Amino acid sequence: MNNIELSNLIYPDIEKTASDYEAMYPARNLPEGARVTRLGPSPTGFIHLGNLYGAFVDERLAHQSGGTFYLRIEDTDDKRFVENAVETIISSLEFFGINFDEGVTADGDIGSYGDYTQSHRGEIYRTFAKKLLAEGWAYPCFLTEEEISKIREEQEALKLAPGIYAGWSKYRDWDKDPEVASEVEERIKAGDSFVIRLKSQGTPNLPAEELKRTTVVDAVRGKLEVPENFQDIVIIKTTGIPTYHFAHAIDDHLMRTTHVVRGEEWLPSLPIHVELFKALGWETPIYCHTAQLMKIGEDGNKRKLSKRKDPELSLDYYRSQGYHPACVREYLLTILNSNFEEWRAENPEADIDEFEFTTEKMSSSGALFDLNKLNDVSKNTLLHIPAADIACFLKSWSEEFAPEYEYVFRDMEKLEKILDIGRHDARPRADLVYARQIMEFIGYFFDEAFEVKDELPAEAAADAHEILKRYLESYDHSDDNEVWFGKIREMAVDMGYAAKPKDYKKNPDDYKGHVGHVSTVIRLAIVGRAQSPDVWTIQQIMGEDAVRSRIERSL
RNA sequence: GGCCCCAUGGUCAAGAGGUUAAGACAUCGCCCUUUCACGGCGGUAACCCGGGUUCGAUUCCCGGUGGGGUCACCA
Repeated sequence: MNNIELSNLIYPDIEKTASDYEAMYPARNLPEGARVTRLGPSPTGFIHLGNLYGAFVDERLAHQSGGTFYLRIEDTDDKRFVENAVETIISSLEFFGINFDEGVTADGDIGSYGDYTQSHRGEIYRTFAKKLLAEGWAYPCFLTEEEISKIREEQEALKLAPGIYAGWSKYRDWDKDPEVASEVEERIKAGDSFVIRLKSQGTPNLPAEELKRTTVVDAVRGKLEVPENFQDIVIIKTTGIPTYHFAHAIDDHLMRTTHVVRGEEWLPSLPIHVELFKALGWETPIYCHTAQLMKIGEDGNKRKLSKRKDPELSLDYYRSQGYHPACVREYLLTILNSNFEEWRAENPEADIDEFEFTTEKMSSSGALFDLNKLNDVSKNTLLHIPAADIACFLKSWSEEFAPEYEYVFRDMEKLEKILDIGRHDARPRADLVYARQIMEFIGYFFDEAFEVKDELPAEAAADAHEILKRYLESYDHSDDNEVWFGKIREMAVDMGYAAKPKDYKKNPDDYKGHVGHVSTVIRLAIVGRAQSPDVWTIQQIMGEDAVRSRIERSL
């Protein structure tokens, strides 16, 4: 039995050939320099900030160059499948402005390079496995779990690299031994289960300095001296399904991906991929190994984001907190490209997509997620979003995540005015960060949420009743801001308070306090807290009746 | 443990063979101000260590240390 006979024995009904598929999926007809990228999630449905971070790179690279960004579902591990995961992935990403041109969608595949779900591509993988088999680049392996762990033990005892590779498996060289050859033939015919392994050409266990290396230029990290692989890795599992490595090589080649963006945790398997592409006779795509987003672990050290341990970094967390997608995008870009902040400072009004994203400006060391920074970025980003849009955003957020705030949205016009307070001044206020915080911040406008939270200032506590009484008597809703505050000042002076804080500071013994203390009493009655935007503006939005009833209930 | 990646203030980071080593966030103080926010001014705070190359290294090279990742029929 020779290699070709073996390949026919294993895959008797594979009739297409590699070149049939090459013809089916020709080079893409795209403008010069256009990039083709992809996102290949496994269908667990769970996406965290780190995934979005990577997806953003793919999206920018493709769309900035007039290329294509597609979604491929990598479901070669059936244990990972979660119901509705694909829909969740698509909608989560869409929410944050990541849109695909091609691939799996909620309504089926789009594009002519599919199928885009790996579990539907069995025949393609088998075709190429058959090709490798026929060329002697692969072999069937019948090693059991027990045999493999026994091999590992021996290797460990000899301080050799663990794994299946030259010298450790009789199946690798089945054709050199007639006995093994007939065993293989019989067992295949008998329907025994087996995997297909790559027959690596690498030399095992060379000392570091003798290792053969190939240079791979990574778009993020620059030159990488990749050592030669020598492991006979599994390419087709017992189930007939390919491993990630094999599916990656075939799919990214056949789907004509130009740039493979993935986390740096893939760097150690790069040697495998290099050899696989060589075995298949293809050029590797350009790799972009991004640094992982990190977080501080319980031990105080940085560690990579984990699905299980870090639910607060799940995208849903940010959605439920009510971070605006534009803010998250803005934040991600500040950590993704070191020159983005500078660009933003120079182009405060420009659309984020006008920024020219480059892989070279990506950091190769892992960034720590920084909530402070996200909040700061959010504040400034919201400043550029019209109040009406923010109001709509908040409403749909509330409907999905916080229906208890329903009362906030009964009067959208009023809400817009509330959100717009101080935002159009020469020095605009930056009070709004994320939905939950905003609900808290504007709560005093609504009787449902109003409560007095802060203490009266000590300087004016004794006069509080008197202050409010006189305020109510003199209150004229049509006063402008200046007249209104003039009255307060007048009242303050009349009651023994300094007209200006400075006067009080200079001669504290001459006064009970200053006008600020008096106005704090009023502020407390109206908004329930010592800190808020301009009270006059708040009153104008609340309306006269509400103002009077707030004062009255504090009397 | 083997292999791989990474290393500038608390965080994100710019940077060049010779710089007073940017900037942003956070933090502290002052100013503005009826409070807050905004804004302004200022402060604290960093090139992991050791060799080598060099007139000179934080920058280049080597070694160490530290951190991360990876060693599956998971991706």
